Amino acid sequence: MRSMRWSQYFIPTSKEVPADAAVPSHQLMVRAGLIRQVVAGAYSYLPPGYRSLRKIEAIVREEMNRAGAIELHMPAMHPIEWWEETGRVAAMGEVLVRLGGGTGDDWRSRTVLGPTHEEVITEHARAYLKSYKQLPINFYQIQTKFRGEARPKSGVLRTREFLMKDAYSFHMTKEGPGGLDEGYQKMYDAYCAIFSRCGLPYVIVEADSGPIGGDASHEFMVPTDAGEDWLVQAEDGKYAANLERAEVAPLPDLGGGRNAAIAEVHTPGLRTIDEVSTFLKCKPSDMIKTIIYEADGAALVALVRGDHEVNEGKLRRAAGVKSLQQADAELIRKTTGAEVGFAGPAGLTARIIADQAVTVMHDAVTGANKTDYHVTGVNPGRDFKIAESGDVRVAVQGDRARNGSPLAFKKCIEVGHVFKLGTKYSDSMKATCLDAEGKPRAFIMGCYGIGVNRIMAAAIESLHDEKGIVWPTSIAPFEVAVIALDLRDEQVNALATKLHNELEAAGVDVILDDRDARPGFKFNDADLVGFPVRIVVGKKGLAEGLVELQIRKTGESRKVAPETVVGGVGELLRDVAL
RNA sequence: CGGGGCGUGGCGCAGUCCGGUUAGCGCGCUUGACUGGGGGUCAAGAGGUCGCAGGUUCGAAUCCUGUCGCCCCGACCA
Repeated sequence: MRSMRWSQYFIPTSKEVPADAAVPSHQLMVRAGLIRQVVAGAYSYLPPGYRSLRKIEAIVREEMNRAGAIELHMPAMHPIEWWEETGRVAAMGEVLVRLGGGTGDDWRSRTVLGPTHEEVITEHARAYLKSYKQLPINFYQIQTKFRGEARPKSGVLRTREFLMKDAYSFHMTKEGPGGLDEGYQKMYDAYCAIFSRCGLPYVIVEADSGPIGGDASHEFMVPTDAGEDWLVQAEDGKYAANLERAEVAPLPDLGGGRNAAIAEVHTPGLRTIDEVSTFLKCKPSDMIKTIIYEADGAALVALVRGDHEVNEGKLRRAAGVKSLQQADAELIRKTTGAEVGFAGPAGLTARIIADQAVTVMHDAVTGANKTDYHVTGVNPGRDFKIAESGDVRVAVQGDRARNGSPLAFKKCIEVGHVFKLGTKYSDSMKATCLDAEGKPRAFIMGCYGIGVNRIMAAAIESLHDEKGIVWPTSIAPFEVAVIALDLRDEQVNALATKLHNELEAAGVDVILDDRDARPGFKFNDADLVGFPVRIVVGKKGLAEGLVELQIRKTGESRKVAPETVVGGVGELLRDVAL
């Protein structure tokens, strides 16, 4: 075993904060010498960064294997034909990276770089899985993905090229032994084990499974300001969801209002909630926002309070429609009889779904369905009928969960996603196998993703301090740094080397800082790179026959006899582990 | 894709408005001396097609036109 000496290794630390890095994980990963950007959205992992990445991979692999998943490896290059089969060439648009550049009919033009691997794995299932006796089965890989993200950002948190652990399970049934539900639960449990072992403070939320998705989906989120998603959590800890999904308790009817008579007001050119509420000197929450959608080809009217936003996912589910998009100007004119900006619920013949919060409003202001006019004194039930109502808005600060517990909002980053796909891909790719009756049936599938690079960045985001990275031991580039303070001192040098060698022999992942630099420089570097345990061998300590042992996370430090170091470190690593 | 900002040695920046010697400064790097428990000191060095391409001019990092790249906000995101 070759000893690991800093002077002969490569950890290009830097005192300077990179100008292009806005979030802590990005700044620290660059400063600690873990990564270097190559182009927007693609990074090299330098030696210490790659060590960490490999450790994360190893944990993922172990837990996936333990859960019964089988590892394989698929290429990044896919034939576009398979993507055409599932209709995702159009669905993914620019996100799908194509080689292109040829005549349009050559191999380059027919090759894409995989952003995910449902198509490839489903083709393989179609080719090989012919009997229900081969099921259930779960294939996974850790592989590079390519996505033409419009805007890569936040260092390694959002990139165009990244490492993903993706798993795909195949089942004959949804329920029962060997069914999708069971396979899904196994992955769910494996994910908990993976993120726990990686030391991440994660939260599991219900996610919106999207317009064509299956019926269940959970996301594994790590709270951090650098995140792009919103996590909504009940204070009692009993409910957590993605903002896209978060359900809210009905608002109470506070009464109030004078049951004023409905009155038309001239509001020339005033279309937005802001414009109208300012002009009429009312609050946005006194207004009813009337939004016209085109749902499965017909007009659908959604009503929300002026200070609320429609949640299109909730609306789609409430309406029971497949497609939902904001109506164009022509459909709006046809539906309301007015220009865009003056819609109101009264007198409309189209289907109307009101948010619950609208049902408890009094003397509201809304559009008159007449260009340049609004109406005041509108009372739901009296002035327009509410045939359908429900929770169709985006949760906001101040809302409560259905059980009444107040909701808190936190930014977070998604590190994992488990998804019940159903037969979406097996249907479109005609992937079937024979059931016990000898009848061909489409595979019922699940898919399960983990962003490997994101685990590293999310850990740094959520655990760093002002001095640098604070690694969870399990994914630190090195577990222990032995720092020799004065190399010209033979005793110091000899003892530091001895401790390093003994630790290494004991199976500890250790690096010896043997650089000829001043103590402060080496301490600061150690804090920046974030080794969980630091052992300092110096003349002063040695005079008392002691070395210093310090824990990065707590800063706690103790002086110990050199003979006790190996045993002591072993214990510490177990303690610090999570 | 809309809005904003920035491209000058490995890193962080000044110089650009108002064109004019060999393009500066700090960090880092090399060599030497000193120093040695929280990012040392001194001395001597190496390192730059000023993103790229055209143009204006006696003369361009600086002015004009175009173009590419990177970052931030927004839109988008299986």
